[in-house]
Amino acid sequence: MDVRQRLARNLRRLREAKGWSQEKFAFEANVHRTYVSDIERGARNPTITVVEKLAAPLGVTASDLLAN
Amino acid sequence: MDVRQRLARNLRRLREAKGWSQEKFAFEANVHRTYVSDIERGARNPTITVVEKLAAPLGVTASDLLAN
DNA sequence: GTGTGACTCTAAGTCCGTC
DNA sequence: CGACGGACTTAGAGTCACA
Repeated sequence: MDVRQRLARNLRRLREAKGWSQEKFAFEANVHRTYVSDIERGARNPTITVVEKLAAPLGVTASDLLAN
Repeated sequence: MDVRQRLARNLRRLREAKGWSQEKFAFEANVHRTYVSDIERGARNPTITVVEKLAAPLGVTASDLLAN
């Protein structure tokens, strides 16, 4: 499986585990609302610094988000 | 420590463990020689697909390269 | 063999909406 | 609440000559 798909699935799983909407999560991660939507659909190819921004509010590492 | 620095150090460590020059490694990973140089100095902010390209010839995952 | 500045071109990333 | 489109600005992708 592709990295983008792995990130997409991990992100959605962890976000939902927190009970957060995409909007709420986007706010917590300091990224745009639509960007979260795009990433969870595997439609984007984010930079590693963005992955780190996404990882922070979830309490995991950038490495964790790409894992599996 | 910053993700870019973690990638930089992991990449350099793993590449040298293979006994490869940046040039040799760049060829194996299908990226430009100078791009490898930039990443190992933490001077670039690559996308996750690039990280995956770098991981392949080292026999590790994209997640591994960002780890630690 | 590696570092660095500069360059072009494409995509990252933001923001406006609507369905 | 989330998918998706269009438009926009900035930064990454990819390359080169030269140190």
